[in-house]
Amino acid sequence: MIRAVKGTRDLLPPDTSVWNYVEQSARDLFGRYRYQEIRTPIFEQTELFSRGVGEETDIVTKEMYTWEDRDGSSLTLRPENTASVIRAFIEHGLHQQPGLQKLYYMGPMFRRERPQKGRFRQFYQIGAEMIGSESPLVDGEVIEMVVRYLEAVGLRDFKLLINSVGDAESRGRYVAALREQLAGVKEQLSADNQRRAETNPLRVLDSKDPQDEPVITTLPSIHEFLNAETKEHFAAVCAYLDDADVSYEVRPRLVRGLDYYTRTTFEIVHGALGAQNSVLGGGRYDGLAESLGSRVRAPGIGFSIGADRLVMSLQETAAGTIPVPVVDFALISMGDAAMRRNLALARSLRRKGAVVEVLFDGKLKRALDLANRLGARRTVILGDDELSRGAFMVKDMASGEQSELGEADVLNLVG
RNA sequence: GUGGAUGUAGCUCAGCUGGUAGAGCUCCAGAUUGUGGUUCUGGCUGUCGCGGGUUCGAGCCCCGUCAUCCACCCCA
Repeated sequence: MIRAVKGTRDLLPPDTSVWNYVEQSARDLFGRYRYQEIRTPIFEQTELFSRGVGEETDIVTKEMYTWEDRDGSSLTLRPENTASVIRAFIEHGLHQQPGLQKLYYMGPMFRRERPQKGRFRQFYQIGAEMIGSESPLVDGEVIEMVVRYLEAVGLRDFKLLINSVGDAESRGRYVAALREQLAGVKEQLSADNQRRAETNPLRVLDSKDPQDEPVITTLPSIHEFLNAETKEHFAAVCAYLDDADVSYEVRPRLVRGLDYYTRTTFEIVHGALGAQNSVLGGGRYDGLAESLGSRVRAPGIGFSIGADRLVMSLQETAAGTIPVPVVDFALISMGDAAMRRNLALARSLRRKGAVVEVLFDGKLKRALDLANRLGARRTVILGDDELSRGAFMVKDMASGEQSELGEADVLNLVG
């Protein structure tokens, strides 16, 4: 048997209706902030990600789907979408458009990791980027928007974590200090963290290994290294959120795995997700455009929501708010003449906006059974008796009551 | 890449200390001819993940392998 490859999956009804709901809600809400959709290719030149995401990141070093194309160029399935959006921004000179560029996207991303709860090799992100301003108010609005979005789709009990990872200068000093201090206590660290202490000291900060806890608590906070400007920027973001009544927790140890983040970073976690409890992550990336070769500065901030994880959380915590598909009319015909008449009725009903299921096969009893299981609100039963009177037998499936109506009266039931 | 758990009908699972497979749901047909949601009757579906081994005999034991899930790593 041919099966979906490891880490990929089929999204089937009724789950797909939740996906549609989540995606449509994003379009609606982001639109109110004047975001517009951008669609970039699913694959790009490998260099885009190695330069954008970071040569040394796990994503680039071991998780990308990369292959050599027939002409010898190296191509990669996108592991994330921010780099592509910035690439498109540069390529099409979007900085010349009036105002800030506010772009949202949704679609599949690919990372070759070991699958587990909430983690897939093909997964879906809904994200947004606001490019062209360094104002902390922009950070605040982006974060507020995504919080409002989660509220709008009915997610509850999520927690917003924010931090500032500093600009290049202050972060450089911080990393150097961490590296130095960790070198002194290396023996006390777990094996994983001994390695990270050298390769990526920031990662030591959010280690889950209890063995490392004593050392971690002695480490300085990034906030001690932030320069005045960065500190002020972060304070302004927090002030925005306070004004907006968005609750958050400052987590000085929150670091992110993509190299391009500067200053504000944030994450939203939810308890229903198991170990992979992050529903979305995001942050500011003031230097990304330049590192991709842009001659114009294009500071920006964005986030991406793990749609798989959002859907999962909604299904575990807010099942009642997820709309279920309805069938307004199920049409049952006895005989060919009745079927033709019903098909015409179906056309009229659908023109008026009703959801109509024509039952093509089976006896009356079986058809009613099926209509019932499909959740039909009403069934129309049509046989020779009704035909001869030019009427339809309309049955209310909840009450069981039925009455014979002319076509106009049937159509009037819509809405 | 590392570790743990699990793999029995379409789905959820049972199967005692080894004696060649079961339940519920689903699906199909029926309970006098045009009436569902309850009930009843009957029926279909399995190389017990795959390959080896031990044994008179293995779904149950051993080895290998694959897959899935969970966790680590990392992230969405």
